[in-house]
Amino acid sequence: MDEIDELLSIRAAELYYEENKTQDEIGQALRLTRWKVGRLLAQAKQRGFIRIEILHPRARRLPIERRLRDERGLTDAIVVSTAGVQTPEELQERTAQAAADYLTALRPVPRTLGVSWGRTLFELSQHLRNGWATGVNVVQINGGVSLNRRPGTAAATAVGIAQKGGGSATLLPSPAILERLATKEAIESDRVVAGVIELARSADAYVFSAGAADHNSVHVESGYLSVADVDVLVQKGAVGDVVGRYIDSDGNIVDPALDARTVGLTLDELRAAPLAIAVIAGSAKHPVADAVVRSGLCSVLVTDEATALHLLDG
Amino acid sequence: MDEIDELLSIRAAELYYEENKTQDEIGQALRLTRWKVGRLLAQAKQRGFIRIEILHPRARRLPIERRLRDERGLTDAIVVSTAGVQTPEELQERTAQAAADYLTALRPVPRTLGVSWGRTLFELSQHLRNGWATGVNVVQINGGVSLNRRPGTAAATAVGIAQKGGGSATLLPSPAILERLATKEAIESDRVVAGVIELARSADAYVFSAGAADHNSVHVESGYLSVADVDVLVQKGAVGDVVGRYIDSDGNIVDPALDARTVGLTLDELRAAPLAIAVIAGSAKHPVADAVVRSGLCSVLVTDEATALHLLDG
DNA sequence: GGCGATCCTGCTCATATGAGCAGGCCGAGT
DNA sequence: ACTCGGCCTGCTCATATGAGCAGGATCGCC
Repeated sequence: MDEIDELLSIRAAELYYEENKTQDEIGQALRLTRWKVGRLLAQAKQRGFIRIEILHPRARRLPIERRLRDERGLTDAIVVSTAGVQTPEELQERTAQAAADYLTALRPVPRTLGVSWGRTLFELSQHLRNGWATGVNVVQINGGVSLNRRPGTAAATAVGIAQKGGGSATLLPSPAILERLATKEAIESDRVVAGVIELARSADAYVFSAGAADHNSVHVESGYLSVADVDVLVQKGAVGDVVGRYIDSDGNIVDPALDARTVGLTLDELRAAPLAIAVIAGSAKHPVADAVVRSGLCSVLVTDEATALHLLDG
Repeated sequence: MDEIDELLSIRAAELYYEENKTQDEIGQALRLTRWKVGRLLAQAKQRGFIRIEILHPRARRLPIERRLRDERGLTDAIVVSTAGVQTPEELQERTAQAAADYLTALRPVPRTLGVSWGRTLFELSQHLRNGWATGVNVVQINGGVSLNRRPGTAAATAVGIAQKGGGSATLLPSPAILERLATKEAIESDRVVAGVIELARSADAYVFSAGAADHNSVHVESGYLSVADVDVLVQKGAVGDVVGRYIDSDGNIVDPALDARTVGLTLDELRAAPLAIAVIAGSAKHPVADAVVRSGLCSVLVTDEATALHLLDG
């Protein structure tokens, strides 16, 4: 295409998309046949001169979703648009909303749903509608009785999801990470705890998020880890955590000793699950999102456009 | 439109614009009739959920041009898109290019073209193609033999426009602003200068820019005014200058004494011209652009999208 | 609870658009 | 200069889309 055609295609695009003229009218205005106009418009599109964006908090990016499925082997992918997003909070909200929508539309409806906890999952629970399901039983898949003051973590998340889904929640009455291995083993051998974990293993589907390995981590906020602990994990290659277990960029456990003191489903159990839905948003989580997807921790990913593009191209 | 329809319209838009499905296919996917899909898409457009942008340095914004013509009484308006613009220089370049295009396409071709000088006009001269016209005579409409070192001001602009248009340039051999009124009157009574000004008055069309009233002004750079002079002008209400004459936001001369020492066409002569093309770009020039348009200094305006929107809504 | 007004739905029909094809033009290679 | 191949043009035809309309649901109002 020479420059004259390029310019003509821009003029044609202006008249077509901004002035709502027909290709025939444009042809008359530019002294071209309508077929030529059609071809110019097709070329303008094909060369990327025309950008069409859907501006809406609920807008998704289907082509990117398809690429994630095809190129990353995911069963399903939900990618929310970042168009018009101003703050990271808005991004997380959109993603949580999309995850809530996904759960609501999920068929067959899971009878038992395993959930982790954290800011993203709490947001998800908030965005579910009452009656999103009828009779879903929710079970926590990792420990985390709330050491912190903030409302909404751990218990509130699972209970919220269950109540709105017309079912009940089974909480895992254990800290996320214990200080001594013996204590962890003792807790896990407790009949109630063992029963909850057994139930968690039998869930039809799992929903979880991932945390970045930084000082804002919920584990730091909740007091399970110190800032120094996180620094050490990062030093060892940690990019973030999934259900409380810190992984490196290949999805391997970074600190086996720490991992042994962490209560809940193991990552391999998650990998073996038929339906594991990861909900991950925000640029801080790009590395951990990458690790989650690469190492097959999830079969379904709900994320934002920027994160998705990072997984595909970055 | 209730929320359910809003969501459906977004889903439909995703399938239509991103997946290139037909409305019929979308209807099957969403269990709607194709007419409903068409209506949802129309509503999505109408409510502004769909944004179509033309990404190209030469792209124009025709709807804004129309509003400028209709709401501001301009004979014509050229508005370049700011989509994808990174720097103010890029904005000026796009605008100058558009002005060059406008001149090239102008019919009837002006036999005598009056031009001012400045950074924008120089850029315009650079963007004209050789042979943009055949035999256009260019005449300077305001003084400005170059006191400064930078190439491209004053003479080079007029000569460039003339040469590329297959004609010759008539320069106005005078400073822009003289220190004493008597000197200015003496210069204007010089036969050559008087002849040039007479020729300028008879031009078929004028092309000029406007300068912001700030320390980056070409008049400061060229040494005609000091930084302090500009401060005083601003104090008196100056928003910028047109052909060296400083005006307030109503388009009135700010300092009659200074104006009397300024050589070249008067603003009223410009206002009376059948074709006065103003080329103004950049956020720094929003106030002066407003003054130019409000006070009828130009019949045609070439500008950028942000400036145009400022004129219309700001 | 009955009644009318309003909005919405699904249609018919006219129009706009894209696919595909035959002919002609232009440039490259002999 | 001639021929061949590829590209571009302008067409026919099938399809997708939008306008306009009649019937029916829904809502508010009495």
